[in-house]
Amino acid sequence: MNLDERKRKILSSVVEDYIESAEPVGSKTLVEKYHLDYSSATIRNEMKLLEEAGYLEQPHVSAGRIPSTKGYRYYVDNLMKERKLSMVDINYIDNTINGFGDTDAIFEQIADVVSKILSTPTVITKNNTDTIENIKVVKISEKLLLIVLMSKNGTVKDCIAKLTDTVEDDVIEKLTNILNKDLAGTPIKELHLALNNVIMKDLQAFSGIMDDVVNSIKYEMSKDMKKLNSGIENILEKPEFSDIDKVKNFINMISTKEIIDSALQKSKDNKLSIVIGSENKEVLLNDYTIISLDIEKDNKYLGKLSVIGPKRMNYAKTISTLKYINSKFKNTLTSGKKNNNVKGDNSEKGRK
Amino acid sequence: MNLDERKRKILSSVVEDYIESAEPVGSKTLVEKYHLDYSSATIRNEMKLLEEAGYLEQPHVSAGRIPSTKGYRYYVDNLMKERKLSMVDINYIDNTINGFGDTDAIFEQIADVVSKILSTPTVITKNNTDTIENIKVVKISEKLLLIVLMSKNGTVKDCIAKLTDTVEDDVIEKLTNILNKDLAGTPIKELHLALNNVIMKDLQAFSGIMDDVVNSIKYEMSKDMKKLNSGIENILEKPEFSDIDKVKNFINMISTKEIIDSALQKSKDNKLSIVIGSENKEVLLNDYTIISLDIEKDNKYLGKLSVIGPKRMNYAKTISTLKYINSKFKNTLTSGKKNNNVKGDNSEKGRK
DNA sequence: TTTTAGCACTCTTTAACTTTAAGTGCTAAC
DNA sequence: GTTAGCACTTAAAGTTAAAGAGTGCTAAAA
Repeated sequence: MNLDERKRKILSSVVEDYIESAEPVGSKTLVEKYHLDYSSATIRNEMKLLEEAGYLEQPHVSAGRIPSTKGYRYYVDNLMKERKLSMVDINYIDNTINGFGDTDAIFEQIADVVSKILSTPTVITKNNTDTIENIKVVKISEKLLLIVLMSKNGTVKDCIAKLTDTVEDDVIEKLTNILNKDLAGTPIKELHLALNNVIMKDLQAFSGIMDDVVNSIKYEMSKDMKKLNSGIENILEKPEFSDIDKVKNFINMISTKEIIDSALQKSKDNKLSIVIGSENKEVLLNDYTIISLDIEKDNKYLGKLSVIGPKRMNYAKTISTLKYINSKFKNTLTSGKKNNNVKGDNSEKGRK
Repeated sequence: MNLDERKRKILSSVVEDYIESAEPVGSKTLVEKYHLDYSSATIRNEMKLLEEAGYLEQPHVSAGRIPSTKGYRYYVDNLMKERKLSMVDINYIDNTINGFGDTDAIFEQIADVVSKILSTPTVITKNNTDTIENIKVVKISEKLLLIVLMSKNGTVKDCIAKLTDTVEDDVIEKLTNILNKDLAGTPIKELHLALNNVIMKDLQAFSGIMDDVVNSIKYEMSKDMKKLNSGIENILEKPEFSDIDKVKNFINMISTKEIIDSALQKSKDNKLSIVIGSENKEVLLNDYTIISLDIEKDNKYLGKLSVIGPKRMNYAKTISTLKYINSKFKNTLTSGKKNNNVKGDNSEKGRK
């Protein structure tokens, strides 16, 4: 079905009003609020047609209409106007994402910022093909070593190893060399296994300190896999989560790594992907929309930044936020400079 | 009022039943469930006296009784039996708190473990008199420096500084020396100011890299102040939070640093402090109980581990958990060894 | 003197019913 | 093609009634 101008206008108004109000939209509301130059009866007839064509739904017979998945999809693809981010939001982003820290730290900052601006949970998934590039071992006191692992994509992980014995400088140097020789190029997801091999092969001589060093590294890397989302508390404000059971279900769902992974995998081809409601094969996600953006640097895929929320989300704002973040992120990472007037002590100033 | 044996038994049963069920406890329940060898009428008379004496409360006339703050207090001080932690919990703690990482990392592990075992939010406050002991600067690549700050109490913070220019090894050595000379002994809470002074005084010569280094440090330290609690999602399961507004209020409350600080400050004298309901001067906390434990190492006060939840919390289990953690923590920190059969790769195994 | 059976009383919870309000779909007229 | 008008449906809000839980008191029993 081809939608004529009037139908498009009506659909667009229904979507936008519903995104704003969370209430089914009636014909009278449309006429008054959106200045459609027809009577409510005409609008009703049009809405009926839109419903029959699958763009709108009616929770019950005496309620207004809400957009269907198909309706949202049409809106996103054809009706939605590109939206500029407000200066407030731009300033907030600029002041908060300051470029300090490694790739992971910046990923985390981004997730926090996005979840605050959009009041919605945000998930970051990292590309799991990243590899170890370089390892440094620093002696920071008699029995404490700091082990620094740098990845190809610019992630720096470090961990403290508490030694049971003291250790000489030349031992540390040897250890560093061996670790680098054996581990450089290892995919991070295989590090665990690789570490075991290193022990077997080359590090028998260091048995006194190896357990401490290797276990510390393993632990640090395992910790990393866990914290991948932020902003859960924001959904409490949304009317669709006024029921505590829905909140629990939602939290459980996005804490289940498999569900999130399944949702994010299939959208690898295009940089910005939008999966609305029942477009998602995972049934548990059928009431939600996931918008995600591939993050790249020098044409290398670093990971995916995803926003997950109810279908009734602010698509225009979400998309413009992600796009702005993306441009900024590229800049932050590739230049190696912090990009603007960051003074270093205004990181607390943004919104709360 | 002196409570005779029967009253003590009744009070104790009311408290324990209410902690378990979250429902007001009636006389019949007590007789049947706790095998009191009296009729329900006798129990009713006793409960009336207990209410008049202020140990029990009645939500409304046709409901059972719930403990008052005074009732909980009497229970905690006189009736509660010391409880052994279950083997499941002990194993979980042992496998999760593995001694890897610095003091902060262990603090964080502890907060996570406690909040999981007790299903309640946990707050860690750190002693803010900790001072900088030693600073190392490590060059990890052409334009990347890793700055490591060690505190007197064993906290290790590090941050990446991205430089705008390359830097020579001898410059790094000089920089390290100056930083150590000027900053060693500085209280962490004054670090921000101290860093400004250092720039003014000794580091004019390094102006090319100083902004990067100093700002990175400042940012890292500011980040540290934020994340002090975990386990908020656990309260969703508790019946007192079936109303979403209560959840919101609670989250707001414990996110407000001032409230938590005010609650924790006044209990500095004894190592285990229990503040029940209206004993807390902060009105917003009058429906909650805070149990906290001072954490020490070598007689040095490191910080406070606090559990915050509804008055109706499992006091016995909370206390035994904190005590066990405390003993384990001491062990973990002072020995410099990981304490038991940690294999390093079982950190994911505990409960989810 | 202490304990207990019995019962009237209070208050909450639940269910059933009624009313109100919102918004539709259809018809017939414009 | 558009619109006024109206009967109709349904959810939400309000009302009333009944059921259930637990008490406090009285008077009798131990």
